[in-house]
Amino acid sequence: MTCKTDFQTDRKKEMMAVHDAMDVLSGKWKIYIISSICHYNKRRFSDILDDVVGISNKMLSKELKDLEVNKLIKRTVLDTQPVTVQYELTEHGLTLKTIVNNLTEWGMAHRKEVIGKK
Amino acid sequence: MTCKTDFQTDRKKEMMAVHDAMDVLSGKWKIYIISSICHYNKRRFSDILDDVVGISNKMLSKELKDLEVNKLIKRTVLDTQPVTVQYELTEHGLTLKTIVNNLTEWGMAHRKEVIGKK
DNA sequence: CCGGATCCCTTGCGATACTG
DNA sequence: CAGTATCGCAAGGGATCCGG
Repeated sequence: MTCKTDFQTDRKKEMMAVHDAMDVLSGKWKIYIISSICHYNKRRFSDILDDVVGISNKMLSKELKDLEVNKLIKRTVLDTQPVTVQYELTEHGLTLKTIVNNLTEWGMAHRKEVIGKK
Repeated sequence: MTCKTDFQTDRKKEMMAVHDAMDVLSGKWKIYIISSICHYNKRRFSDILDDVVGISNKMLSKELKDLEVNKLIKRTVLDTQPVTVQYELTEHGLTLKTIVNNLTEWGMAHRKEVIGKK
């Protein structure tokens, strides 16, 4: 196996990894939902609906399911009347905190650097 | 001004920052393009076209323009025959390296944690 | 309260062909 | 080589209503 092949194999793996990450975070709402839950630790459906300004219940429902499938959040049905549902980040989901923080910082820098000067 | 108001103002700013960041990175191709240029330091249009498997020249052209408007890359027309164009990250664009690296790492962890077990 | 089902519209993106 | 122009589709997402 040549050096070049190794090199390109590595790049391919990197690309796949980035793709996996973006897959989880893409869409119009995912990050805001994560951010909301992350910030409050535990959060109910209707509360997230309030936090994430503009999202519809349909989308929230769908995105939450996505995140659950990816084992980033845990869904707990509370036995109240009427039913309430709590969402919280899993241990794996908590690792996203770094990413979100980085994005936040970078976004602020970017605003200073570029957007502010428009 | 109450404590609660400050608190929510801060969250709003955070949300805006994340949004700014995602705005730059969103879309099907941006990250791969950045990754390609970043990796090779300087890269020509047709080379990026090869790196980013599956992208069409139309999309590449459009995304590059986006990135240029956001001052993340610098476009240089070389006086050759026929014309070639080189792209490279600006200083500001280079700050994305951290983000991309984090995403890559996280993606690999995520694959181990979740995708691999599907 | 939670969230699924339906309808509809907008946007992103692909394919292809064309120009300097 | 480095783009631009046009067409068209399919996915993403909004509004609303319904059911457990």
